[in-house]
Amino acid sequence: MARKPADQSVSRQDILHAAAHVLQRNGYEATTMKDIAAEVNLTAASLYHHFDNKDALLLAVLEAGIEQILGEIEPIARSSRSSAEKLRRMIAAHIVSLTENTAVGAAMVFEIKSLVSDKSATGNGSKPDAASMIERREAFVARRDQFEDLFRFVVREGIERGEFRAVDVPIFVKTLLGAHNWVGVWYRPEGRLSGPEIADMMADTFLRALRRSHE
Amino acid sequence: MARKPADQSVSRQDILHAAAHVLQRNGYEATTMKDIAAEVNLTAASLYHHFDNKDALLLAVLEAGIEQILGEIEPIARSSRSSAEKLRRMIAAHIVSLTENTAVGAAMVFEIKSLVSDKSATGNGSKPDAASMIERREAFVARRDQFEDLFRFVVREGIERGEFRAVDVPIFVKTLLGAHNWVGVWYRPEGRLSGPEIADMMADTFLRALRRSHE
DNA sequence: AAATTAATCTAATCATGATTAGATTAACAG
DNA sequence: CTGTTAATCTAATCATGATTAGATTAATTT
Repeated sequence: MARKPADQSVSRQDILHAAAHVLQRNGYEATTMKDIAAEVNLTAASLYHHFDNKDALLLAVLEAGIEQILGEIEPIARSSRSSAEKLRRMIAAHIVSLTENTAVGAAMVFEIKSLVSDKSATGNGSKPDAASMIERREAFVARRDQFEDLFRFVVREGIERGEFRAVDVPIFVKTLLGAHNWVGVWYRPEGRLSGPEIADMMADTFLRALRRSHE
Repeated sequence: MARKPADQSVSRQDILHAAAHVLQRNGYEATTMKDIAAEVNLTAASLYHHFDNKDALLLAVLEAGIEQILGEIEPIARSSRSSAEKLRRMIAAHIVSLTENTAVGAAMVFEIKSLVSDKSATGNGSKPDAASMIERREAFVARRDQFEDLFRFVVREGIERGEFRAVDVPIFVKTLLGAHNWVGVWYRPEGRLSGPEIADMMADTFLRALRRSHE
């Protein structure tokens, strides 16, 4: 314990935020330690004082992102409202998060591929934390799955309750989340519509798609 | 002109297909010339006999992808069917392309960012074809926009004709395309559903979302 | 004020991946 | 056959970006 964040001295959080921005802007592979460092006025080398390596840093961003959204979505999914109301709120929460928590959201989605794939493939007995890093990745993927499950749960529940028409739940949810994720790609704060407005429209679209035929 | 594709000798097309696969699997930045070369049993150096450089090669993949899909979608959009029928067919064509033409489709979507962004930014007076490469990128982006426009056109037309309820067209189309693009990420040939089946379901979802209130 | 630790920096070092240079081999033209 | 060009290869070369090593500076503690 030393030094007080008087004015200088970058915090772990500052770095995570910076990294999230760069990540959303450039994507996983194209994000360099230097880019991140620049956003907080540090040199790339200095980042290693805060994080073990690039993967650990970027994974931390994704973890923060997932946790943040799960924290918003889960309570809604478990609440006692109608399935329709829950779904509408979950959609709104996700989209608004995606547009506000810029970093977090966008990063979360598109970079999973880079993370999950190869690396430390077959014979890797080198680095000490290699194992923990693998565990963290798996944990992240698991959380990501949980997130998707919450939507599946609510849609399925709505069908069982007779609130929604019968749809192929997995596909419907993929459709829904694909649309959401894409928002992170095209959304611009200066754009014509605000996050909540976009969220409303998208919720309308999907809730109408779930309406029982008659009406 | 020399040598006949007796059995050996890789064609430009072979390379494009290979590149498309790798591209879809790893993403733009993570795709290496070596990866691509390996898929066609060549060395990375050999690829330069067929393409000027990595960007030119990958851009060629994206170009082929856009042209292929535009070629399918455009005739449908211009046909004289009902807007609903046109939209249904366009959705199906896009999704099936995305699942079959693997490479093409998936690549097309997620890698635009990597292509459009930075590079050859400010002062670049070096390479001879630097200019043409920039033009090609812009042309690609323009084609990508045309693609989106076709969907906007049909949705707008359907609203004007009274076939669809009034929706915010740009947002609705982003929603639609986001859902489509995402298919390229999760679809697996060995999966539970075929491309056409998925396409049907997604078309249902979006066409229902466009239904006029009463019915 | 001295010792200790945090937070940074600059200057290497390393690894990877793109691109180039210089053969080599084989099908083709004449 | 003999010269020419296509298609490849192997062995550099270069550039970039991650990571490490060795100071340096500034709070913190005692």
